[in-house]
Amino acid sequence: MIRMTEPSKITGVPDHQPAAGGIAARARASVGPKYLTGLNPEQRDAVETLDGPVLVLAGAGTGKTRVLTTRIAHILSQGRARPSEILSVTFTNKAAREMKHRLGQMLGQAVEGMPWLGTFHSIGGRILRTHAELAQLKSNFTVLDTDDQVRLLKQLLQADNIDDKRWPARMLAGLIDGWKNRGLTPSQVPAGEAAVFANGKGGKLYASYQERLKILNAADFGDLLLEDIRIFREHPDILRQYQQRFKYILVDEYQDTNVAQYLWLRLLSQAPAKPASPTVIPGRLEEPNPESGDESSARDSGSAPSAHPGMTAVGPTKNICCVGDDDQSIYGWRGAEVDNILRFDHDFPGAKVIRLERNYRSTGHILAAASHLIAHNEGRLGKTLRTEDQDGEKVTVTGSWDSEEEARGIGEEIEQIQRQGEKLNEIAILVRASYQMREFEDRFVTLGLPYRVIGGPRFYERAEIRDALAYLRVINSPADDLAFERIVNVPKRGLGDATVQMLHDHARKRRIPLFEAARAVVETDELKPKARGSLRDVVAQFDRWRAQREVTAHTDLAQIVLDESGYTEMWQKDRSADAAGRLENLKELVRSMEEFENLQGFLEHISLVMDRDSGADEDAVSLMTLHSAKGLEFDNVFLPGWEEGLFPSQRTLDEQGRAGLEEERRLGHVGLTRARRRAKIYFATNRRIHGTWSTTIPSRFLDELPAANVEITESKGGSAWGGTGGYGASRFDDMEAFGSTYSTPGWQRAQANRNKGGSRNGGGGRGGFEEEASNFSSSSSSGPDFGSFSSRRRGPLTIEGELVAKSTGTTSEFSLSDRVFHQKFGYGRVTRIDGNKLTIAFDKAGEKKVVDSFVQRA
DNA sequence: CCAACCAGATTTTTT
DNA sequence: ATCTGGTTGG
Repeated sequence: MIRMTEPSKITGVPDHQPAAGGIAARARASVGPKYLTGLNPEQRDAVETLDGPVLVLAGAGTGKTRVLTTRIAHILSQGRARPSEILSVTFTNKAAREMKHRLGQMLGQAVEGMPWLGTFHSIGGRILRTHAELAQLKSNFTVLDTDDQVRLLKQLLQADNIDDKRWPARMLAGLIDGWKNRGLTPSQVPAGEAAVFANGKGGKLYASYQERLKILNAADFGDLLLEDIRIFREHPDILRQYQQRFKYILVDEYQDTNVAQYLWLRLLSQAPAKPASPTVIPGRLEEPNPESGDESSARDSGSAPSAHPGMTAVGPTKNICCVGDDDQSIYGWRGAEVDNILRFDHDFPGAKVIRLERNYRSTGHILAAASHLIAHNEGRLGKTLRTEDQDGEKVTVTGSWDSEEEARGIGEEIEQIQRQGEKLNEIAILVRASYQMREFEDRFVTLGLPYRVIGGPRFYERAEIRDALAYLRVINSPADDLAFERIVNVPKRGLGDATVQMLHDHARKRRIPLFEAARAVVETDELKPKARGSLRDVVAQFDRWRAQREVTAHTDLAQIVLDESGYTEMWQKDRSADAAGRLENLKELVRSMEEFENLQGFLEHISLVMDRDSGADEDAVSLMTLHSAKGLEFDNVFLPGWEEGLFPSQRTLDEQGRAGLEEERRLGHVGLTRARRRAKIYFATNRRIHGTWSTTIPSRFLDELPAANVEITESKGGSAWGGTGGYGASRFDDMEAFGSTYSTPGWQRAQANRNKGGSRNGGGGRGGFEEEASNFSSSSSSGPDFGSFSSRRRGPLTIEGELVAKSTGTTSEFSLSDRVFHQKFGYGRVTRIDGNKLTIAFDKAGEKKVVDSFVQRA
């Protein structure tokens, strides 16, 4: 879904009158405004402390969003600020949408009047568009995504004769991103760092990349904030304007902010500057401190408010309220600085810190387990979550022989939970790495258990969407070389690399965009007749579309472009399994354009605002990574793969050492605290990674769970985890390490199993091992299945909710050798029927067992 | 210009 | 093991 709020649409609350004034007035007689009732004392404090900087440390499930939205309501109802004077930033569109929604519920239509509620990037982008000329851009600049960014860099590397094998463009993109995340413009990048790429050319490449962006009238995501920062620093008058406008600033998920976001916020919030000595921030940045510039300019503008006599004399606002949880900081690897939150009261002197520690989500055992785990971290502000809920069920820890048994066991437990009448929507499987998902998907497909994958490629990252957008971009801005290059030969028109290269040469020589180069080249005979003809058609088509733009609605125009270009046809002719999904996506794209005024408006916002809607509301198990689970909650949470190397991830440990370990631990904490009533942890002794089986040992995090709140259970996957096979080697069964307080029946049973051997076959350890080993080999014989299964993971076809079984139990309506179509596997032929379970030989995906409601007759 | 083959990588994700 | 992207051969 695409949503945006036009600033012009401010309605509902008249600006001159406090919002919800009626409520406030009505309630004043009694205990206070109605919206404050039901808040606990800390929450209420967080809402009512309006003056000065406030840091709300909101543990998981403590009502963070409620505090944020209520605080906004409070500010409005107290008449402290108008809706347009509140800056409220989130990280994701989803979070922004959620806040708008909840505000809407509290205040009626007033949300429409919150023009500055949005993501860092959308707001940063808005500000940048307003002052685009100060960044050598036009206000209609294009926002490049990662893909465009990399392609552009690749061109720069080629132009510089740099071997992009040895120095991949992706790597440079990562470096530049990292610099931008830290608020560094090309000239501010420390020389040592700039030199690491391509024998010292890194810094120069960053600079020429920025130059190219200006020529293309484009900005990347990082620029949306970085250019703002630069403008703020170089033009104190503009900064002051915003500082005066924003009477209140609210920040969600503060623990995820990076340095650039921090600087941006600091400039806007006009915190008093600290002395710019090299030691201001111990252990922060070793390099020349990028903040020093900010601090002086912040101080300058702050100390000279009278410089603009025309402006109302409003003091600098320091009313910034950041909400976050250091224990949920899991994005360090992409530039988030936990330090930002850890140092808050240092950066914003006089800050009031409020801790929300009452958890309204999880039962006692779950909360205790999560708290105990996170307590092993050192670098934290420290909170103690408490609940008034019952203890509930203990967190379970279950070992399995291998990852397949793990999936099987979880599948069975889910079916059991389902039989107890619980909703699949209340069940989630949270994995560390996405490759773990495949096993569960495979299992669920076999079981006919509806599931949905959350996360994965975003809607606007899909090839067909990006292609369609590229067409529109070229129409909108003939100078958009990247877009032109992307679609000049899509669908295939016989305009290959040679032609494009030629156009590039031409364009460079004359300093004109590729499109204009094409127009010129068509008039010459430099191209072979075939290519020349094609290219002439392309140019003519775009000219025609541009003319039509004046008289045609933008949605119709998009449809026309897709049809006339042959793009729709290209996918219609494509017989692959995901072609239908792609066409569906294209329709959705056109549909989504309706929400925008015109093509320009659509393109300006699309890259920032477009995300996948949460899909159908069909009852289904959710499958996602721990990262994408942040902010969500479920009654039942399954946490597979708690093994050393996988979780905590070896790579994180290698690259980031202790800090990495702590971040992984926070990830575990996030996982556990997603659960309302049941949290179930699993580990397997054997796991296949990159095709090879390897033996793993249980995660150290298991040892860090509090014995009193955890129960060790046996795998329900049909086989025991006991036996000397893998379990005997694990540190998890080391009583010393695990603590001696274990006395649960489960633990004792596990103990007994360990000594006796496998519980199911009752034989000696060795016997148990062999039994399992044969089990293992039979499962590995399904290897080919597996492999082909993944071939569809790529596809865009996963329209959520589509994989929902409609009925079960009836005899199949299919017959042998029926030609069928499956959303994930494509076309195939039925080779066996077993009740409602079909065995199908898929053309591409190989043979699979599938429940009949998942397929349709082809 | 296209298909078929081969080497390299392969956590996590937002905008 | 598998997916990607690039190179090679037709």
